[in-house]
Amino acid sequence: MSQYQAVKGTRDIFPEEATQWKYVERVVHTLASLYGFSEIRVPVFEYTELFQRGIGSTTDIVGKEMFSFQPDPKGRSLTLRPEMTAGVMRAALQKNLLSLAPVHKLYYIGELFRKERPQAGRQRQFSQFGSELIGVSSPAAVAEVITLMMHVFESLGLRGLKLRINTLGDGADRARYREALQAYFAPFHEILDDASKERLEKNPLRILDSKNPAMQELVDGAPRLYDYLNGSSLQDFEKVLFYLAERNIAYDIDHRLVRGLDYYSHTAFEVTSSELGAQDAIGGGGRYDGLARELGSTADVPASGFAVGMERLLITMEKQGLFAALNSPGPQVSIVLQQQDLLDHALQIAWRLRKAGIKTEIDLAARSMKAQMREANRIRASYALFVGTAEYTTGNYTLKNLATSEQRTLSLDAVLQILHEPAARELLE
RNA sequence: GUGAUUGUAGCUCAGUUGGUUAGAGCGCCAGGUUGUGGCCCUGGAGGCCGGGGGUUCGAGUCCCCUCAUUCACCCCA
Repeated sequence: MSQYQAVKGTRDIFPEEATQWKYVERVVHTLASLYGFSEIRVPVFEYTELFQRGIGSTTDIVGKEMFSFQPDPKGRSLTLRPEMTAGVMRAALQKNLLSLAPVHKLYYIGELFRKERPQAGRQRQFSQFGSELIGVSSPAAVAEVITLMMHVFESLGLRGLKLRINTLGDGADRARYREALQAYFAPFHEILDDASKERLEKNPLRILDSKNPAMQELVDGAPRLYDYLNGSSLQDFEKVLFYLAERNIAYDIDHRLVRGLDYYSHTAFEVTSSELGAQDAIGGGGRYDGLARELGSTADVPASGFAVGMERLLITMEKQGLFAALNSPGPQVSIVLQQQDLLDHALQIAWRLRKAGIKTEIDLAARSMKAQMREANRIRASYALFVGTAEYTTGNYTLKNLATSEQRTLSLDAVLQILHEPAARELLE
């Protein structure tokens, strides 16, 4: 084992896997554009306060999962972004985007950092793609965002995903509900686990999605937020569901779904994959009308968005065999050297082929012809081009079709022609 | 941060109640084919058995510590 290894919770993506990433990213770019979203790229680190204000200081992300640092002892604390939304909203406000147009539809693909203990489907550096629809607060906007997300999943061929959806109501709804919850749980204070006791104080809603089975019974008897919604909150939610139904997007209403970040209001949703183990959320999002004000905006800037975990998406796709057809093409021609003193000549030929747009491979490791041929075979080259003393003196080269094993000795111009024009390949037959 | 799990060749793993020079398959290199791949045969290289300490005549095997891995909890994508 080498002395150094990748830092805990980080990993390397080698070429084979990188082609999978590129494939997914291309689909994301294409579909986001289809829905009218434009790409935004924001810095990897921000002032720490941005996340404290934006995500909420009671959340675990801010409380214990941020990679923060202080480059200058007198300077402000910085933090590697643990999520995207706060940064994107900050950028939108900073540039005063809404003064240019009332609605902005942005999407991103990028790396995030959270100092958690790694496990299946969870790393300290991970990637998300997502979108933010900024400027309008309506059921249609959330539905738009959910639809794009589901469209990406469908387009990639994913099966068996579950969309769960809930509404958190508006601020007033939640305030009333919060009191009701606290009143309900208070008598059971002794029974609550430590985490839930703390949540009872800070954010009682989050007791609802506790995984502790001991809490489950209690939670089952708890009042439902749904019953505390005012008329317009209710209507809003039903309209979202209407849009989903119209688009044949299947969903389950889950009254216990409470997103972990403080900035959500009204619709919240989450998509889970059964291929993933304990960390089964592949994507999620919702509406966050309050975020902008939290970040200092004097005006309301309503918004909705989703985020999808790239790694979790890739794991699911791998398990469902969705990369099977995704093999990158080998080189058109692989040059095979007879002896090393011809290397310079062979390199010159390789250069000419490449300048002519022909994907060419040549062995630089001074290996035997047999090894070079094996390599050509391994990387699925279409042709082998032999360079030996005979070729060097006559200027005619032997081109071998590796699929049919047929070969022929030709001038370099003829070789170029065959490799360049598929129609001319019959010369070989 | 807590719990459990696993660390033996590049990879996947064997290694019996502690007992000679630690094995296999795949991969890699070479030869069989003195200018030619995929199949086959033969040979070769490659291991401080994660690290440190201890028990013992003797430790890959037992004990302790440590580092790392993986899975789970918390929480999240």
